[in-house]
Amino acid sequence: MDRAPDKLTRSRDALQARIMQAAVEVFAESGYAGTALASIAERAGLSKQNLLYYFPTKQILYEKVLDQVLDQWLDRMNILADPEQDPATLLRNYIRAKLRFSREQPQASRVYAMEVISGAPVYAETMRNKILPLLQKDIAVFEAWMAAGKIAAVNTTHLLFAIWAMTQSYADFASQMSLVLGHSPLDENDFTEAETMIVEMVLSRVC
Amino acid sequence: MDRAPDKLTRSRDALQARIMQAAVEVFAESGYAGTALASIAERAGLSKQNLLYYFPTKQILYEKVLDQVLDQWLDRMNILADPEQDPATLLRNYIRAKLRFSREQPQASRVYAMEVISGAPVYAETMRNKILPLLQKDIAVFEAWMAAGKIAAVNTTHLLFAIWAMTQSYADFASQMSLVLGHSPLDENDFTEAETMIVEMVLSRVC
DNA sequence: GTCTATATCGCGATAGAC
DNA sequence: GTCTATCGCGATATAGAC
Repeated sequence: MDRAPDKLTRSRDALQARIMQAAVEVFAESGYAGTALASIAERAGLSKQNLLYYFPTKQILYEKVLDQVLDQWLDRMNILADPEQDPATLLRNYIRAKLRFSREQPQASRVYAMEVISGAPVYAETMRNKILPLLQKDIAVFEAWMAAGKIAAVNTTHLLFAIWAMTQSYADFASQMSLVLGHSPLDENDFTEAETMIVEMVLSRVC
Repeated sequence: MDRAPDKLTRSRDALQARIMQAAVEVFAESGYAGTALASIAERAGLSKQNLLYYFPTKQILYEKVLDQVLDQWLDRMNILADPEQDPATLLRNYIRAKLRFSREQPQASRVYAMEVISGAPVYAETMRNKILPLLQKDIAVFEAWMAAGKIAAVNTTHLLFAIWAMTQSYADFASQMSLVLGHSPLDENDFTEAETMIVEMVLSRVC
């Protein structure tokens, strides 16, 4: 029975993953304080007390959710570093990747957005240590392009702010966009239109 | 003593205004569920029970806050309608007004953003009735410009989405921006840079 | 690891004196 | 209109049997 431990480990991991997934969904809808552990437990299919066996406090669960959100994001957004590609291609890929994240993981984006809007009471330290260097790296890439004359002169920091804002809003403000567009949820065509618009705006300014 | 009623009315109104102001601040920080009436009461300088005398339930207070936020926004954003001005000037004014709102009323913007991110559980009806027509009117202005050949061909809906996203983010994501910029709060210069960047991007695309 | 039971607390809201 | 007192509920978290 040497498979038994593996199976146990796997099912334990699977249960934790199910809890995390449920937690992302509920936190995205109701925020940290507005979320009841019972809602998460119900969605994950176990009791509230049992949930507290795997995650001893609500805040620890919340921090782990934020960590997972950040990891998923980092996995996808290491785009600008490829020195082989020209800026226009890299910018297009960057915008596309961020829009894909907004489409495929809207709850992740919303949990993070709520934390930031609240002033990052829980996550400020991690933002400073893990997110800030990443953003500065992206800005540095823009600066290098500018110095090499590959793109027009721009305020690189605010250019990056603009790109985040436009792409992220397709997750965070999806409910308002659905209202305007007349259908819910946003579909593939909406994201294609979004990508076209954003890429055109950015490239028409910097190239 | 015919001034007495006026004075009373005025101080009652003043107290209600103080409560509303405190409520905007706390709701912006903690969201609806995360806000304790006691926090609002303390910030407004009265007891929780007395607050409930002026606003009988938490939800009613929250809805009045959202209404006030919306009214403040509507007051400032009726910009695009002037048929005398050319599109470039109107777009610049529109972006400037929305950025000014993000700068002067960041809490208002954040309360609204949190409500939208949560899927607008409380405010969906009002959004449909009061905000949607306004947005459609702005989009219609873009469409008219396009039809008249005054601006380049664009997806007007997503253009408006982009402008909201970029301008609104200077309120909602201010804590993240402060981290990158290395100072808090955002200052006049940051907003000047933002305006320049956003206006250039939009105009380089459509004009 | 999962269950029943429960401790403990903070919150929204109400009652009633003044 | 403001105060003291308190109800009732739902929440996080813990204890202990199995």
